[in-house]
Amino acid sequence: MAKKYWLVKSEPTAFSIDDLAKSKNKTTYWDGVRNYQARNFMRDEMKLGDLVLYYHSNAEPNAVVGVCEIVKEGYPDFTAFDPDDKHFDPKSKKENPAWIMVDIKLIKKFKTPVTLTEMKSNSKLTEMRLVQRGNRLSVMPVNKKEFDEIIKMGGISL
DNA sequence: GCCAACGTTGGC
DNA sequence: GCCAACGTTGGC
Repeated sequence: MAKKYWLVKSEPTAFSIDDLAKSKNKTTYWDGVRNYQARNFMRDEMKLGDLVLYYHSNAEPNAVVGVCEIVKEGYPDFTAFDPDDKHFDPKSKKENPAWIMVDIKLIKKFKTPVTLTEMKSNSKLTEMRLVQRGNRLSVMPVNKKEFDEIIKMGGISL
């Protein structure tokens, strides 16, 4: 099975790439996704070893800031079961979980963040959902060409 | 802080 | 099943 490529968004005030870097094993569970399309990607298509671009939204600047790897495939998002958690969803039952998460591990931070502006002005990246208007998907697929281009812009190699 | 775009909800 | 109203996302 060929490796796939993804992009996930996070608001750095909620959980930044530096928070991830400080986490145990540089790994975290990607909880709180409450969108069906994004959930389906995590449940059905994300596989161990897939690579993930880490994007800061609502940030200064908005940018891809690093690369992660899937280290655990889709499993129930337990924060949906906890009434005290801000991601609580009473519709999600333990015997039939509505929401799914994966674990991601930081591989490398970019040497230079790749800003949204730069991606918008790169003719190789015009097809990316991220640069299209009105896009609100927090987990989205990226093709290999786009992935490689962004890695290059970020000044790292894997 | 504003507002456009989008997803979800609920009345019919 | 339609669609208006509402809440949220996210760029600017």
